[in-house]
Amino acid sequence: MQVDERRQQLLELGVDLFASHSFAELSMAQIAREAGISKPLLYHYFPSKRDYFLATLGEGVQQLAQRIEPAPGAPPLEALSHGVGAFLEWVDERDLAYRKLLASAGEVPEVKALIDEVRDRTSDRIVDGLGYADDPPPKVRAAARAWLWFMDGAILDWLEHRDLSRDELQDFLLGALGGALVAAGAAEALNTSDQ
Amino acid sequence: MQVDERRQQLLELGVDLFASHSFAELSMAQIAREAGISKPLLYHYFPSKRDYFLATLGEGVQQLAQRIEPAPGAPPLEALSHGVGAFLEWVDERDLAYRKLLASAGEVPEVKALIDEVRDRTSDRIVDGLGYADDPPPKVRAAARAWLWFMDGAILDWLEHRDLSRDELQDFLLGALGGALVAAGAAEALNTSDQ
DNA sequence: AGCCACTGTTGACCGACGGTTGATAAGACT
DNA sequence: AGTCTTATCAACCGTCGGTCAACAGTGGCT
Repeated sequence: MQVDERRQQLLELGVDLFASHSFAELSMAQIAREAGISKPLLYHYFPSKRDYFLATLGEGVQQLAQRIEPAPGAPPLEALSHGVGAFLEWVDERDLAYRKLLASAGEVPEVKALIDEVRDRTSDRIVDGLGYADDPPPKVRAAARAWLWFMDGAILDWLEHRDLSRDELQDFLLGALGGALVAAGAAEALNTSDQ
Repeated sequence: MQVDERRQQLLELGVDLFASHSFAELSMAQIAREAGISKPLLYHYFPSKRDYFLATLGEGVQQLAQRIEPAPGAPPLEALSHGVGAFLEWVDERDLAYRKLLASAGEVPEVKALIDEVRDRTSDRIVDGLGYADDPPPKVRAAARAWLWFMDGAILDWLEHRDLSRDELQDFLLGALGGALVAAGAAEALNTSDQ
């Protein structure tokens, strides 16, 4: 079998397997058996188990990072709203993959790094959008940062119950951010930066 | 050496080791070497690595559960405020241990179960305190649930920067909960249940 | 004294894991 | 025909969590 073909087959198999089993639950020997090949051949295509796992995530995650990127020059609130919307859309489509992603953050350092990076970039963007170029007040920084956790919590709750529409959830999330910023004493910045 | 003595020594060693190394980073052989005993003897005192790990957590975690328990009959807002305060105090004392605990949730199912249980109980208590006996509106349930995530995020940010006093953080957290509940449309319940 | 039962202790082992090595067979190019 | 590349694998390595069979010391019983 040709390289690209084989690699593609292994990736698709991995997407399936990791969608229903956690990282630790699957051994490379099992995966190879499932693919009908030997373990060294699997290692011939992917240098390590983590690399293989990340490759199976890779496509979807890259797509996510791209989708939540705001249009350049968009006003802050609009950019944020767009990002949240795109994020919810992505999660809505992938559900199980999203939960697996969050769960695997503890066992695969690269996943944790990836999530941390997205959180960092997004919270920086929020703080910047409020007009604090650098050195935001500690509470504002904490509010932006913690709200991203809030979002993950709310999304997990949503996936579990599915009793809100996506639009309702989006409005609720943005409202909660507003509430957190008010609690952080950034109400003025909110008003002046909204358009 | 006597049983209780040896067991106690191993527990104390475990508390130290797991405070600075994650669950996966430590092998039972290493731990035994550190304790100056053989691996089978370690297994003589603890039936498995997870049991050993949980035993080292046990003390601290039990203490936490006890501390955040509100006084029976206390008004909801006061009970919550007390719980948050006690929680922050506990985290403040343990810092690194708290972070290791959150990180180990991904690798040790029991830890995840433990955290989930605390979150469930606390969010239920919040919802009850607002006067929704059962069947709260989805947004209110989501707000309570997600706010607990918010709290973990804010605490991690706090531990990283340490540029807020514990009281400021506590007020900020409670304020953010209020903001989230407003965003959830529970403003009325807030006013009527506050005393 | 001799014996037994118990208990704290361990060297040596097991199966499974992630990962590597050395060799084989089949094309493709010269 | 001969050489080089490449897809492929049996057999191996070190380490892991966990187990087994046996040893040595101690206290009570006869």
